[in-house]
Amino acid sequence: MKQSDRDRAVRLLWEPQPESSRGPKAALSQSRVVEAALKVADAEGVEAITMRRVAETLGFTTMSLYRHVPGKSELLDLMVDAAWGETAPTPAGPWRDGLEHYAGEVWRMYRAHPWMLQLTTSRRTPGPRAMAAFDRALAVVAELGLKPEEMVAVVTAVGHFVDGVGRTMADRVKAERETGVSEEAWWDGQDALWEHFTPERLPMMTHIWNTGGYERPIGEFEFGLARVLDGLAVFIESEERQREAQVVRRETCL
Amino acid sequence: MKQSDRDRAVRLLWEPQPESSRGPKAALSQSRVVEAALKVADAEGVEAITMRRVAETLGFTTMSLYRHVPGKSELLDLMVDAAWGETAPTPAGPWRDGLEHYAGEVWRMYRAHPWMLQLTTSRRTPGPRAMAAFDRALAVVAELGLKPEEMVAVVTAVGHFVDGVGRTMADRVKAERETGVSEEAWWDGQDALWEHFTPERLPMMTHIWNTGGYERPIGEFEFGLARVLDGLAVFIESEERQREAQVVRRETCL
DNA sequence: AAGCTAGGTGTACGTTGTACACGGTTCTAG
DNA sequence: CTAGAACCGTGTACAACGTACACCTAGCTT
Repeated sequence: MKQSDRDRAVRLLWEPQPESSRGPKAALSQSRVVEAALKVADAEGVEAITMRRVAETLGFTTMSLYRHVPGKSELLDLMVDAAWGETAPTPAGPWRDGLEHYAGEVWRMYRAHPWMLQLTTSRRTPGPRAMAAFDRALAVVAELGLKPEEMVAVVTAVGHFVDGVGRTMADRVKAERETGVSEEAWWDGQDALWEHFTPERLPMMTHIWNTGGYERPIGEFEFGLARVLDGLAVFIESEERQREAQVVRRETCL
Repeated sequence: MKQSDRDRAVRLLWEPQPESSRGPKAALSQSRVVEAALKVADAEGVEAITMRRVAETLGFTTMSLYRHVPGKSELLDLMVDAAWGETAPTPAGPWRDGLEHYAGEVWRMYRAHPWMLQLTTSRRTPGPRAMAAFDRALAVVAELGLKPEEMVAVVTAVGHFVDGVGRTMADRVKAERETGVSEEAWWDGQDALWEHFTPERLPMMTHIWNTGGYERPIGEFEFGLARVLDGLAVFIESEERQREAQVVRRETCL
């Protein structure tokens, strides 16, 4: 990626485009392209996001999209930021409620747009709406006397967990869409696989299976999030840290 | 995917192939193909795993690979299980040490093979080595009197966190490889982006930036893992659960 | 010795993102 | 009021991908 490409991507996301007045009136627009791409992605997954496919749903030719979007990569940038724009801003309040709300919103977003988790995120130009969401999550832990780098660490820890659960959820959704077979039905059909799940090879898994552990699965998101927040509480509310916090609060003049 | 394809994939992973004696001697072998593919993926990322590219590094034609591997999807299955085979088995001992060891091994694996995190995992046929690793992690929490489904939830919570951190790490590695620019240098070059990071728009982030929070980042893996384990400790060692555990232990006769 | 089996090769097809050239439309400068 | 610049949408073309298929040949089995 060249410097010029970067700057273009930044302008695309952060600056409202001036809407040129010359030339013929545009039958298409950037927002319509992004909207159409979102619809395609939600319904059919990442691999359905092809320039041809998006153009087709809009009733235009493939190349017409390039008049409104520099390329596919930038289209993805715009889609991602549009999705973040749908999340409700984290309200002020106790840190635990705030982080729970933040995690819940991200989780809701991932469930609505599982394709997001199949995209590479690094070096993707961050958009204003995604940044705003992150900023608001940081605000939730602002008053606890944490060091600046600790605030970042706390919020990203929650983010990483949600990303992790989200990814396995996204994979599941994708698989169900592609095969038309529910997760449960699929595993039921794996007879050839089950034969190899012997107590000698996988003692714990067979034991858990036999005692019905897989028949009452625990909500992965809720359970894991509660643990993560418990862990953060230990850190945030530790007496030692609370004492240090006095100093930090004075030094950083928050 | 058809049933026959599934069964074939299962046999491929779980049953040693019989090595036919008819026909010309094979100059190539499945393990050599997998090995070569791993080397390519480690060095150049997922998108470099093309049948042509792998064949080329072996000095054979593209189509020769299909004599040893049914297709690309199955090749990926084999690569993933090979990577899991490199992890050290979680030893017996206190649950916290065990889970920490498990997380550490998975983390090491992801760092050595970041391409794993770019692959869709669901409906990918699980291999014996991956399952063995998971089974051993379960064994670590076997003696705590947890309900079977709780054991699964505890281990997957750790797994989800590692997946989450791993993903952002993998993205970073991928970006650095592709652009030849380090993460730090890349952000430094984002002047066009920084201009938009104003205190009105992103109050917390600019504050953290100004107080040097981004200059001393906290190890995301270590910090987050410690919090997750703290949270699990709260759950595992809660008095209420300890009392129930007596009953569970009696019922399941573990 | 005959024949089946399996390994490696070469060609070919449909899909992908997008570069490039082209023609038509509409605002703006003179 | 008119020339021309700017911009929109289209069509063609190309390289890279996975892999189906037909082919020749080597070597074990009968």
